Amino acid sequence: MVSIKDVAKKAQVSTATVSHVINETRFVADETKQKVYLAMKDLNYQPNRIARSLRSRKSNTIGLLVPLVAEDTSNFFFMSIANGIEKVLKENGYNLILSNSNEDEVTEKNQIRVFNTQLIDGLVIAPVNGEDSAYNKELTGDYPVVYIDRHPSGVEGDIVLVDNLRGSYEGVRALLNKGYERIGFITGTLGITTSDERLKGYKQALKEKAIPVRKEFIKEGPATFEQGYQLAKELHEAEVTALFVANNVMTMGAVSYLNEHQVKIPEEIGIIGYDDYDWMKITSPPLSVVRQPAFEIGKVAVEQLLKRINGSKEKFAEVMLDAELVQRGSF
Amino acid sequence: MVSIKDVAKKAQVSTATVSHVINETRFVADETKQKVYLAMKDLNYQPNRIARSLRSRKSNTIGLLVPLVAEDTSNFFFMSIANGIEKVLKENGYNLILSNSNEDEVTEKNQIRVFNTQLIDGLVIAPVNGEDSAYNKELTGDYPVVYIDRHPSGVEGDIVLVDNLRGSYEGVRALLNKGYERIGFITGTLGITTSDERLKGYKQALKEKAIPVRKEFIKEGPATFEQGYQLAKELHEAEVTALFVANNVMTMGAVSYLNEHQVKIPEEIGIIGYDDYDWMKITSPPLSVVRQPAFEIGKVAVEQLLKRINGSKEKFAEVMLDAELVQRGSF
DNA sequence: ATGAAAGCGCTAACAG
DNA sequence: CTGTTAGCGCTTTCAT
Repeated sequence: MVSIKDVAKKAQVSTATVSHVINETRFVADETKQKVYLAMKDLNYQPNRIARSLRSRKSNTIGLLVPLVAEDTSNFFFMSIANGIEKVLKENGYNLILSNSNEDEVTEKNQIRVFNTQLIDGLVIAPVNGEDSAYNKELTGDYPVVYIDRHPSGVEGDIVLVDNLRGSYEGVRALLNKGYERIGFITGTLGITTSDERLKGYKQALKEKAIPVRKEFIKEGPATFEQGYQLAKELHEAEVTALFVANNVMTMGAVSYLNEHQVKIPEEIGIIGYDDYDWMKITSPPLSVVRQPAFEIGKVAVEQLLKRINGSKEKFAEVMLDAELVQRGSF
Repeated sequence: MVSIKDVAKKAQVSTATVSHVINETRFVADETKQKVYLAMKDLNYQPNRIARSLRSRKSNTIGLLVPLVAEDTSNFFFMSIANGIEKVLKENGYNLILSNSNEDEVTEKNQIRVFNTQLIDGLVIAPVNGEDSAYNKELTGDYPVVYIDRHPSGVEGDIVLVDNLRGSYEGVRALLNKGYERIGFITGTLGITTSDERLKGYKQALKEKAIPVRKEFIKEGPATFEQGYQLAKELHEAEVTALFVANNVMTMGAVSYLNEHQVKIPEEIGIIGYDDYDWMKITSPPLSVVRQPAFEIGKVAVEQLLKRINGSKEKFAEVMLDAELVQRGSF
């Protein structure tokens, strides 16, 4: 391994000068610079980022902790976020350490501990769906943190969210405007902020039109394909005329049920799903959905994080991004 | 920041002893150990991995370089791979640095250079689809490398692939066995190994049944939704009775065309796509596909990589994983 | 305009 | 069974 010393020797300058040439951190005469560049090239010198990090206490690396579940379509959402993050990071010369909490609180805690020993300059975390995940305890404050997608109760910090309430509100309102009144609502387990807010949006839209919220039209269960299927069945049997499904996995389950039982969309039942993927275009009819700006979440989150890393002391920001209703032909 | 020195002082031992307690790297008397543990706890000591890496020349971190394209469904494939990698890595106390080449040779080269300064213990790379990406030049050999998914020509190294030839061969054969004979083939740009091999499989299956390969039934283009749509149109007009689509993005485009023009599947045209996602279940009829074991690729690749990191000197291995035909109702 | 040298926190060779 | 100490490769203060 060729080190800064070798370069210094070859260029007949001090290591300090080499370092300053590399980092452009103080004036170096042009002639000297050229000697250094030449030496670096000749020796094929690569600065050692580890040594740099140790000395400067800066790693130019940020961590991302997301809750992926094996083989789950919702991963796509977080991966788009990761994509947005990676892009901004690259533009700024940062690296990304990706880590997975498996939607499990214990794993999440462990991963945070790993990050604590890791010298990351900052962390973006999509918190696990849990009650009292004690972020304040584990996150030791050595690095700034930006939360995304979910708002764990009692946590203070920068946070980037999607306006879930508004998303489902707009969706349900669109159904209402088309004349649907018996609207079923399928959601993943309640008690987590995203689900709760989407339910609120549903209720609010109904209330505005003075349509009573009927408990039997609201179906909750674990966010799985099978549950989506099952709950769509129940709601269909309860003779709803439209369906709003508050997450992508259950959307697929619901559509699967409707297809299998040849319930005509939108003639017999209208439907709006959640999250927009290419394949929504190829169901028949193409599915209308509430689209979340995943890539944008990542982008905004990491921009905020970089601000903090660069010393911003502004008070915590909560950014709320808009969800968007994508109209296709399913209602 | 509390360092090993502080712990040593508090526990009244040397830093060497503390280090050895932490790493269990030489015998330490029980009593001494307890003192050290206590001190660590009291001070809330976290070993500094950067310092450790600098000294031991080992980072316990591996890099992953994948070619993601913004908003592209094929990302899902690589993300499943990343998932598999992350899982094995976590079990072994390793971290993952994720990096994206954007399917672009220049970016890829840059990212490799970043990795070269980074002290990673190993690299998993899904090479960009390119002609002469000079891996041998950039990859300086400081760390082991495992290639996945694609086999860049002229590259020697450990590599984990899916049997593309066999995948499409089995698919096309299944179509032939059902009696289809005018089978169209839609592929992304040829000249990259995955596409070429899948085409070979198609031809081989036809040959075996003594059905002439008709050039006008083979359609090639950039792997986009729109191209899939367009090429499906052309083949439909050429009156093929079945369609084999050799990647997931074009599969969606093709299905989209068929849906829009109300071409009945499988009555008017049979179809097999590539890659298996949940949403294949909710097209009507559910789509039959060739399934690639993405998670498995990641797992196998990183297992091989860890072997190398631990000093294996066996000759380069080429692992070929099986693709699997998933029968649903589309032919 | 440049150099000398200390030291980041840790590991490991050597010594006892 | 444990301690001393050199140094990994770099940045940065102090000096000139």
